[in-house]
Amino acid sequence: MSTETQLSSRYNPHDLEPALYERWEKGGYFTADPVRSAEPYTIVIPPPNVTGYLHIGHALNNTLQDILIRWRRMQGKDALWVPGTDHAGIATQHVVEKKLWKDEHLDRRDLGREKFLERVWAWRDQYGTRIITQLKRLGCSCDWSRTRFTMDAGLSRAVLTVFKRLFEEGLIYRGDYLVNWSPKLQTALSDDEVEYKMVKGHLWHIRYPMADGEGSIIVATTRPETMLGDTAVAVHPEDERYKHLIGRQVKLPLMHRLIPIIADTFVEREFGTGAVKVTPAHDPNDYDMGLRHELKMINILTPDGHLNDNAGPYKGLEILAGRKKVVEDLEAQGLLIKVEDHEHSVGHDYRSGCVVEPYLSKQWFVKMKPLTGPAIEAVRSGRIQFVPSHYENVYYHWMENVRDWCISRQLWWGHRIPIYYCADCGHIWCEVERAPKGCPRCSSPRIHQDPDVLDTWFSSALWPFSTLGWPDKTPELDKYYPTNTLVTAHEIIFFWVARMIIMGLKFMGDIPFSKVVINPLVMDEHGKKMSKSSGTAIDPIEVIDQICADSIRLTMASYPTQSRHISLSDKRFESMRNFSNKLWNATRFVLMNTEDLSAESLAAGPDPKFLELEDKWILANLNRATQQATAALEQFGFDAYVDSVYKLIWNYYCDWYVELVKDRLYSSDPAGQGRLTPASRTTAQVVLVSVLEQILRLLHPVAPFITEEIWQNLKSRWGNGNSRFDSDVLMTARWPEAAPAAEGEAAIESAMNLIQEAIGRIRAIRGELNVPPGTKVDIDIVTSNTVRLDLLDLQQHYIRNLTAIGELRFGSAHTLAGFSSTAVIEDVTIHVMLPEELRAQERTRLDKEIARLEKGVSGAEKKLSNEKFIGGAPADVVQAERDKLEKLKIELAALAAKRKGLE
RNA sequence: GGGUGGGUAGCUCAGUUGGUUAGAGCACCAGCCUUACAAGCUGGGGGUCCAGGGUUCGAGUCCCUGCCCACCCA
Repeated sequence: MSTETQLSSRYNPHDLEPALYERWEKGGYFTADPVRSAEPYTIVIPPPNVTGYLHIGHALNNTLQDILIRWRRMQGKDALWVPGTDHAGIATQHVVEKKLWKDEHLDRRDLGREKFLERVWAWRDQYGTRIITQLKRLGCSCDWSRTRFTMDAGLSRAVLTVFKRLFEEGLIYRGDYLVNWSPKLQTALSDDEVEYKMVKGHLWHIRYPMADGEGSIIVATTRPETMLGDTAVAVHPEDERYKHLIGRQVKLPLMHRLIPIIADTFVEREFGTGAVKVTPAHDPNDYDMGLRHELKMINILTPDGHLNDNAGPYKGLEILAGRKKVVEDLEAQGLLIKVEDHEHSVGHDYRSGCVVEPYLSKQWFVKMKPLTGPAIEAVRSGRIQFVPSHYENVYYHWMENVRDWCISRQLWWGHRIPIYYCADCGHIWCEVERAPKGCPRCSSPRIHQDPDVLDTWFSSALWPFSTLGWPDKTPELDKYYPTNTLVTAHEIIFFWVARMIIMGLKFMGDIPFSKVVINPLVMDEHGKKMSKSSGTAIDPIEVIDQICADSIRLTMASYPTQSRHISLSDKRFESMRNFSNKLWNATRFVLMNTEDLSAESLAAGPDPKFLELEDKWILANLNRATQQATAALEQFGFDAYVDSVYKLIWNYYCDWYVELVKDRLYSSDPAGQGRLTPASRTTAQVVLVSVLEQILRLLHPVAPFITEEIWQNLKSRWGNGNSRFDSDVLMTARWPEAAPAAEGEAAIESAMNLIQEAIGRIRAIRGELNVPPGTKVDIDIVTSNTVRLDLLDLQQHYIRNLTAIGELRFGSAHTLAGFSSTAVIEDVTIHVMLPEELRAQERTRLDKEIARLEKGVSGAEKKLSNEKFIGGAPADVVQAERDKLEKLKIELAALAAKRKGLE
């Protein structure tokens, strides 16, 4: 929009956005400077998965971060938003393996570890920047010069340094553990990678004969094949049915092994038969019972999900085939008592979708208990605050019930565990500097490194300090750590937020951030999870293409951020696009009507002598919106922030202010009177432009593109010699500070309210009685209140200009003759003179009004006749109720009298 | 099974320590191409605030019980 003659009547953002972004980026405005003395404000991005593409959750999360960063930057802070991606071990390896198979029909093992990793890096170099590019489309003002990747050299050094220290302190250990095993991916999964789904299955009742041949006990199970690994049967210690059997032995069918009947309170008496088989190596609850009762743990599975040697005759069968055979054999032996339908929850690998098997294997762990104390304290003491605060309970709950963290992943892509094993003396040690040549204990050259890599979250946990240069002491680390705010989704409070707090306290000796803002989950418009398969997923890039980046940002930010999830409807994008268009057109109006406004006049500001009521009113509202927007942002109330600026622009500036100044703008007669003088016109122009300029600043953090575009246009016209335009770009202009409410503001507000109310009543009468818009009507405004009479009389141009008026009279008595429709605002009565044939319609309209008022009167009277109310309620509440009743009574009397005259 | 959040207009949601006649956007109805904007303007209809109890002068708001929904954990 270089000159106003080229302005389109519709906002057309598509060419503007990339150009503006390039200008910001080239100008270096995103770059933080540790040398600057300005106070820092820092956010580290939740690193998106390097294989990922921008989804709607990212759009929300990053919009909120960008609002905070842009706002603080405008406040003069040295704002740093650290961007980057994580290497997403399983996801990335999976993607590259799939591609390798599709393109070359090769398995990763065909290539070997080194060659395969070269391929992954090549893939990452080619595709890993996609999501970064998409963040730029969204307008994110990250400091791209500090982009990090969890696998880059610096961050890898941080990972090894942390590993070594934890290992040396005995906080990393290797243990047998029942892990969630994905037979398909052949790796252990963290608890968080397991998705529980309700599955329709069966409950098999199986008879286990007593070892001494006297009777039997019946157990119920959902996974009969695991009986091959049973090492006990458990009953509740107080279960009268089984009490006498505790301590005796049963003969495990098919395997012919003797196993004990044990007592454990874990057993639910009501479930199944009240007796459960115990398979410690293949069920987490059984595992715990196994530990409690020192039971044998028999693994019956191979890593790829087949039955192994311990399954005897069933060896080699795949799990489900094994189940079928076991059930058949039990039935053949008459040991299968019954089969019931049963729905139960089954863990699935959230990536491959396969059923997760609890599986006993050697893994590396981080001991969590010793680390949680300071992390809990950091939140309890308030040094770290969650927003909304109720998420703190979620955090405590997890921290207090924390389990050790399995950090091994059976993958090639990731930080390889720096542990070595000696084949000769069995020594196990950690080495991070360089690959060792031999065993430090026995000097044997027969050593090998652990083949596994670390969980990706291990490196993400270090993100707030590793990205700033740790373990080196850098100026960045010194200035920007602890960071200020973390914005993320609640589902990763455990595996990311909590671990960052732990690691930050452990290795930096300080919290990683002081505020954790939890943004809601984005659901579809009916509150269900979005999914590609059901077609409910919204692609933010598509929205940007079709609508624009500002609108998607406005939409995301306008949802209530304190709720748990938001139901996103694409209608909202449209309404925000309309809003952008509204602002655009308001600008067109301003530019069209200020062509003769000089830079000097604007720089000088409005002349107080010529400020009209509407000027004072919009300035007061601008100030209030500034105060509200700032307060909202301080409390992370993004929706309240957007709402206050939205209302300022649309409902105050466009709906009223622009309409009210039109007469002044349009008057060009040098000999004009009153408000229609050249000086008044200039004043209106100055206010019009200055308010718009401040609106742009207020809106910039959420809608950076359109505001920058318009602001540049204002700057090019009026920038000379005006300190308001000192900054090269809006994004580094100063955030406005609200002034204390000016004296007389309440009077201005109430005068304007009366006028707006009067205009509204006249419009409503015309609308309800279907008076054609072009028809001019005579109006008689009557009141005995001289203050109001003077005000209305003096400011009658507002009413004249905003409604189609013939004759307009003011006085203490109704002087116009003929039929009229009547509205009452307290002691002011407005008569709208109309043709006689509308009499019936007016009666109906009045009846409705009277009924409304009567309801109010009786309500207020009831309250005021209650002595307990008079005595119990605060005096101001009682007075307000009296005032209300008074007002309603006056209005009601006036309308009732009028109604009577219409009979 | 445990935990957390929620149930307010047809839809999505606001509603500040309890205090005017419960609001907004979208949708709907009626009328307008009024020289910034039809992606607009003006007016209108629409709610037993999930149910039941309690506290209180006063409850959408606080407490209890129940029902329903969502998410997290097991």
